[in-house]
Amino acid sequence: MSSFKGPRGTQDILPGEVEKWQYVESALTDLCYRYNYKEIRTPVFEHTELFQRGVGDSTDIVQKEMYTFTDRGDRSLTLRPEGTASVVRSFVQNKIYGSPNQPTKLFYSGPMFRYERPQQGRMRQFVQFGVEALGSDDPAIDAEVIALAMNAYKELGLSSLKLVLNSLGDKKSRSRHRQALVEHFQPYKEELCEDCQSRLATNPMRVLDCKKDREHESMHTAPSILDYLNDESRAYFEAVKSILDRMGIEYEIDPNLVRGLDYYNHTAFEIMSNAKGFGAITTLSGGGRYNGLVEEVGGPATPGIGFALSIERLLMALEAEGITLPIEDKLECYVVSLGEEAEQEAAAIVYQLRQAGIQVDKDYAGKKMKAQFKAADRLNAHYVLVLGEDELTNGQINVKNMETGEQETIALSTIVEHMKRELKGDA
RNA sequence: GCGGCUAUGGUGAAGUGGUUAACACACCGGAUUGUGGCUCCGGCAUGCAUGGGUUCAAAUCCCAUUAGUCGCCCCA
Repeated sequence: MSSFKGPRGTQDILPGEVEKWQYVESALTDLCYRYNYKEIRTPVFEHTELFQRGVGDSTDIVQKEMYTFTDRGDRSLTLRPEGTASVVRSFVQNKIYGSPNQPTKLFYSGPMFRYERPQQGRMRQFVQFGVEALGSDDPAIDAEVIALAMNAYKELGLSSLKLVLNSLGDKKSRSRHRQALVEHFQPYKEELCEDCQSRLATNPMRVLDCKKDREHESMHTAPSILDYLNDESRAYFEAVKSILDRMGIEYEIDPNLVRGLDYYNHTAFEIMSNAKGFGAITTLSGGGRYNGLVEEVGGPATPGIGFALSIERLLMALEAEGITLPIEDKLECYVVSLGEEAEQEAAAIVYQLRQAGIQVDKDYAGKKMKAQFKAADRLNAHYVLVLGEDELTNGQINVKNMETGEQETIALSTIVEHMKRELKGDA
């Protein structure tokens, strides 16, 4: 009989670790409300077609990374590999575009699923936190989304960050550029590495940031997307940059920045960590504009922009920078009892204290008094209440402050009020 | 999906063919019949990821599988 292991690429987040998640998630939620984004919750699975149409049929995600299954009603469903498609679907289905408050500013957080070879910072089930702003093509909203993303990391204390920015232009600029790249590299095809040869057919822009062929002469003369932007796209990109400048947010332009999902156009960005120990994975989050996606999903022409970050990688980045989150692990009160009679009474006292809003625990392992104190110590208990046969007979209970070691005897009937008073000033 | 490395208790980690698998931390018990953080003593591996194989003999060698990790691919 062999025991079970969780499926490959999944992880359990245990007590001790989960507090970090809670802290980060709540910090991100607060931040979103500050930027006036509201939470939306969508299902973890959708019709497969939504992702094929939204994310793009030719992308790696759709081609080889989706958890797709047929349900008992013979529908093809897929565990969501990303969040934007679902949010856009919901935006259309619930006709949120008809709401008087536009643009629609939403955030979400939850597990995503991608069938990939697991690695540190790359799980098959991972948690993405993301933001979407639908219904505005004001460059200021692009800047807002980017600002929110940077703000999230800075707020948690990260400093080794790099914001990389690019414009992919509109669909026409993009396809003209693609065409130019293929024509440019075709004559050198045989001299490029194997990967690049296949990239030339699937995603020619990727050839530009190949590590092996970086020094090849054709790289220096390759056409840049920025030269293929039409006037409108160029002006838009300039406006986004100008707003970021005014905000004092530093960025780096990388004309080779490509995003792996088909729906992106115009503004594209990634935030990376420069911290040491990050190995191959340096991207903390990514996002961009996706004008046209809403139509693709069956809604009215609506521009949109968003980004998503991985909580796993955020936590990794915090660790890499040696940042410890202010998480306190404490117990307000622990009740020690001696003897059967006292233990029963202790159980009742614990219940009363809890009803009064006090955090309390007791022993359930039949431990000796010394061991109960040890447990209380380990749990970081501020107060220990001691109830033995003597106290029980006298209608009293001892209250010990574990930090000062001081102890006083209190009437059993007033213990709840006494503890409420004791703990009131506690930070 | 491809390639490299790894896999011993709750944790870290010795052992690299030969009878009972070091050591440390943690945990449990005792010294101390009702009071924690120190000290001392004692206890603590369904037997070395799983399944095969080689051998008189395997945690130690071989193969497969599974998992982790690193790189590629790609991405959050």
